[in-house]
Amino acid sequence: VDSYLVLAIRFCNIGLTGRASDLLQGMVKTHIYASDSSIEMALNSIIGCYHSCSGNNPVVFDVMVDACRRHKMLDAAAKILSGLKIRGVTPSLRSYNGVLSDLLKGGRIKQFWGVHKCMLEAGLAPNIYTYTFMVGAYGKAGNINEAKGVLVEMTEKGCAPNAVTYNVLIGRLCQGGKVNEALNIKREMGKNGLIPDVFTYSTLVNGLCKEQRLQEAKALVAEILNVGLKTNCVAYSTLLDGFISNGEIDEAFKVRDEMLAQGIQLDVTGYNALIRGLCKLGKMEKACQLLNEMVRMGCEPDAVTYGLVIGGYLKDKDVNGAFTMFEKMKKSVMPTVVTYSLLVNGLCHGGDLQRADGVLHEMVASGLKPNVVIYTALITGYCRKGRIEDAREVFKRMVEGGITPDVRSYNSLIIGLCKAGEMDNANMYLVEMKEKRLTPN
RNA sequence: UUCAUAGUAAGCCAAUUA
Repeated sequence: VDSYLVLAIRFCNIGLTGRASDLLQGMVKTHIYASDSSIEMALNSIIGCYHSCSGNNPVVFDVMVDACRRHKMLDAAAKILSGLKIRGVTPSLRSYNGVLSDLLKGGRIKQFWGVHKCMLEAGLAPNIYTYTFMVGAYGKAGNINEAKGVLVEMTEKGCAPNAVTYNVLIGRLCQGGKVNEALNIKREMGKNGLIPDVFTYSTLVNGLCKEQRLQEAKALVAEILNVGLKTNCVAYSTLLDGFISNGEIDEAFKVRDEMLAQGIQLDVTGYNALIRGLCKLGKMEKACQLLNEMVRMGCEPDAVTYGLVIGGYLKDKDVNGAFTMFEKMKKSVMPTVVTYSLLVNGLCHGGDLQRADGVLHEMVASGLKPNVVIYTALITGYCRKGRIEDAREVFKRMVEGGITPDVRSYNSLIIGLCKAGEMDNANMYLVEMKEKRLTPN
């Protein structure tokens, strides 16, 4: 560890931060674990080496934090920040913000506030990024009033919110079903001299669509042009998807025509939304035509595109169609866990558990790790066939593989056990899930 | 070296009465 650090510190001293970054990423990967002791050791080393080699570029501390982030070791990053604070070293505000961003994205709100507190204690003043993250953190936890309070607080501190800050608030409101309030916030933006941008509009269009308020959503998409903003394919495909979700496929295609008329090409997500609509209606030839069209137009299908078509075939119980598409997919796109779980689930529904298991093996062989969804699909499949022992076996394998069963996994197994008359075992799992603090539904 | 906002695919489906 010392050798890595000495080199990294010297690289930073002479401005070669890129080299330092490569080194520390390697070091974090091989020598830092979640354990407190390995982190304490690294902290003591970095401070010691910094002094002993006359470190003069504190950027090396940022680089260290960044290295943890790149390896998704957020616990380590947080511990390093607090460990450095105790030792009187303060990484940059950006460094703190980066960790806050990752924690927020991961939904780790409690840790988010821990790092935030640490940052204040280190004497760093929040900037507009920090405040925007705070809005997001409160909003994600459903604390809308606190989120709004952040806007007031930052204004008082002389850091006026910008459109992004407002957009985050609007997004959280929409997510909590408070679309009307979100629309009010958009008006408030205007009063505060901020112009709603395409992000503001798309967020609101999405919120309205999710509430099935499609006419209002459509009007808002039109408003983008009316107020003189440059519209884009996100705004249109959000609306397009809204109509698809609502079963109005003709309206969806009208949105596509409108966007083409505006000179905006469909992107992958737009095509995917249309393909989803066609698959939903079982119009598989049309879906395939659209897939071919997108290739012709130079828009590369992705794993989602193929997943939609595969799912469409499976819904029609056309297993051969699904696998033909799967083979075609593999020529250009890497299947994901979702692709495999579509197949496993489809095969389970058709009762072909042997093949389902084979698909799971293929997935593992390709280097993907099974997740809770795919295991649960398999458990359900075995239960439906009355093969309860096999279902329990899969459940066990999942736990041993380090995957935590969720409420749905327990439901599958418990329902299977109940149907097989094994009430004692069903009860045992019910007790177990409560012990694991999962709330039965 | 490092910081923020928008759109698309996967798993459980029980209980009452008839």
